[in-house]
Amino acid sequence: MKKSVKRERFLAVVLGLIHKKGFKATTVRDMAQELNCEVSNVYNYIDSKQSLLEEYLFDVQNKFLIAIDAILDSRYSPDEKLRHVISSYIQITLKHPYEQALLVNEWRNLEEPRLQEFVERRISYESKLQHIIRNGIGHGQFKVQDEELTAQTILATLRWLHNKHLDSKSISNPMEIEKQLMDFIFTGISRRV
Amino acid sequence: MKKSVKRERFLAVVLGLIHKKGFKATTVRDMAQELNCEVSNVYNYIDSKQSLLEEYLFDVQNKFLIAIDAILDSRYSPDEKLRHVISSYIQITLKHPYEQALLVNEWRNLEEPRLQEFVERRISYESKLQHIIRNGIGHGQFKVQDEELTAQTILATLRWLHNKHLDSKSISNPMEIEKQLMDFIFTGISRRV
DNA sequence: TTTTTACATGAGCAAATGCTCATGTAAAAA
DNA sequence: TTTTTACATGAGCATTTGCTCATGTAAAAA
Repeated sequence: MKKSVKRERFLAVVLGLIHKKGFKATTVRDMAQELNCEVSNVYNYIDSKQSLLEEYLFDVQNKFLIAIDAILDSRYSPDEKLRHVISSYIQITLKHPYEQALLVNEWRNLEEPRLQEFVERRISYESKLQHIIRNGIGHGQFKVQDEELTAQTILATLRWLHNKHLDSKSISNPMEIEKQLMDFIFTGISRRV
Repeated sequence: MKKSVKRERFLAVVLGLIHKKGFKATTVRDMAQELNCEVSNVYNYIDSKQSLLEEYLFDVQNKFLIAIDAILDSRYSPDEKLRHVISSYIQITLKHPYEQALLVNEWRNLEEPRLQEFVERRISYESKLQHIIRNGIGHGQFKVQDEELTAQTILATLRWLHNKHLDSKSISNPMEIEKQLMDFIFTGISRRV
């Protein structure tokens, strides 16, 4: 749909509502109330509640896919590739925290056939990450054994980040967050003895 | 509410439904259909849809709180305490994957005042974990700086586990999973040089 | 045997929910 | 200036949803 200042404000308000209450629990009447307008006016901004979800979900997902594809195409070592993937993940999350929250929390509310499409694309992303890890193991850079478990664990480590930016008011330094998460993933929490 | 064989089956079916579609999206009619019975019969098993959610959520949350309290009371070192917390987390998750999925995905659907109560108890759990980490830093066992970020990251690392048990059919060895996650959290993925 | 308990049905209500339509106005584009 | 576009209203319709009630039956407890 088209863009404008008012539409931007509308979308910001709605994203906030959905993040707080959940997609299903956020009714069109809730949106109208938050915007101080009538229900019917909401439909000047969206085609349907479902399409709103779809647009956002595939939009953010695309950002992640584009990022990992570019990195996969590069000639960095697996270790460096992984660092770039993590970095891009954090950048996208901190730049679009509400959209990322939507991605993590609300994808189940997609309807077929878009749901299947979404899951396939997510699996595609995960496979690419696993590929990097497998190469890293081959190069002797990573000491892990199970690349699937490792990929899932790394993603889980990153997936909560949007909350940091949203729930707490502590707007921390993105560079500092990136460094700490990178340290955690690569060397853990134990002091070396 | 009372227990029985039939009720056990009922709850299992409903938990599966909610895990697949989400709490809000799972209607009482969905439950009835899955059970091949009439809608009204569902209310022989539950008082209301809300109370079902509440009971499960506080029930699982309690398991986690009881576990961390026992560990906090012990005289293990911070490093060992943290290992026990992680271990207990994994045990509970693998023993009750559906309930854990509910805890992670559906707590937003609680209504006040139970929602606030739930969040307070979760914060209590997180604070206890932070306390262990702070002590570990003091003892020179952990090299991290920010105990809040570290606590959140560790929890995130564990929070996805229920999917491993539910979505994929690969029923892996719990001991092996625990070892790999423990390694990840304490020493990361990089091979030491 | 009687009585209580657990499980089951079907009709149906009140509220909530997503969405449409006909209509109107203020601002921007032509 | 005219016309199109973006934003707004209010009435209201068709479904969906959570839940109740009156009633019934099979099994377990008394």
